[in-house]
Amino acid sequence: MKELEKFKEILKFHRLRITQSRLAVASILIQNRETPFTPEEIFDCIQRSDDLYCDQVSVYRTLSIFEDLGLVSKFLFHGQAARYMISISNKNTPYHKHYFKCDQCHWVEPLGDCILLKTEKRLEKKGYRNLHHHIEVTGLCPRCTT
Amino acid sequence: MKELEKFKEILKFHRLRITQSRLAVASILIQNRETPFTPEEIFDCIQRSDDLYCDQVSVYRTLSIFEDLGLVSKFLFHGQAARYMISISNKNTPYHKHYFKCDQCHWVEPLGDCILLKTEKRLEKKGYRNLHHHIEVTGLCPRCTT
DNA sequence: TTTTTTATTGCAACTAAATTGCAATAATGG
DNA sequence: CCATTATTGCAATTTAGTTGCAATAAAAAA
Repeated sequence: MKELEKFKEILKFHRLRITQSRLAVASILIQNRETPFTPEEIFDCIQRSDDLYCDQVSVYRTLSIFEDLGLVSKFLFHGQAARYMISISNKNTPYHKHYFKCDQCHWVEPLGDCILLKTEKRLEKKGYRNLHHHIEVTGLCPRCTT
Repeated sequence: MKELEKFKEILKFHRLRITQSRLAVASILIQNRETPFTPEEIFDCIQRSDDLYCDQVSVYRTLSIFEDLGLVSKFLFHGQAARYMISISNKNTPYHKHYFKCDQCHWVEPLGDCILLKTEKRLEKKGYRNLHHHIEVTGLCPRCTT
């Protein structure tokens, strides 16, 4: 499993330890690269699994570290718990930054290249720095439309 | 004050009562149309004011109603409380949908026309419905860059 | 203007999401 | 294999927001 190696490599590079908890969270995220999961959902997956273990608090702490390392992206969907998704690509499924998310079936669809790149370039020219952004498009997908 | 009349008019139209609480929240939002405020900040402003009064819970309930009526927009800034901002224009300051927000000084800058319109049109053609979106750009503004 | 109706409020209690402090534990370098 | 120290697990806490319900006040009716 090439992606788990990537997680290990980056942890090592930053002199962070490769622990049960971190491997557990990483493998759940890798197994579900199409759907953004809440910390609780990740925790539930780990509990249901026989060979993974991680405390709920450590799920939060691990996700926060993975986010700092750029390994996962954090999504804020209106009034819900934050959701996390792996942000490194494998050859079959390239990494997308923005998604549409169906309110009903939770289906997630990549929105293609980032539409904000031009806007950010413009701001950087004006002296803005450390730019981050988050785009959220929600609604009903064709299958859920009555 | 023309904008407060707009609030009253729309409340009346929906057969909602014009109350102290709603007028208080509305006037704070009108006085601060350039900065998105959290419910708590709005509550603090009201408490500091001599002639306004509203319970903290009613601030939440009022903001939720105003959002349903399209009078305010809700912003989710990474890991913080939600922020609300008036979403009706007056002649001097036209209404913008998306903003840059400085992490340090909380300065807010409109980002011009919505860059997502094209994307949403494309999705609607494919059968997606009830589309909503939220864009958040954060960083350091030129004045806060060392 | 007064009375009646009922939407709205204020309070307290509650829930959900996430964070923190700290002693116990386990991963890594030597 | 041991020593060091990052990380964990647990309980307690914080923060943001919600809910139930009796009291209140806005608006309609008389």
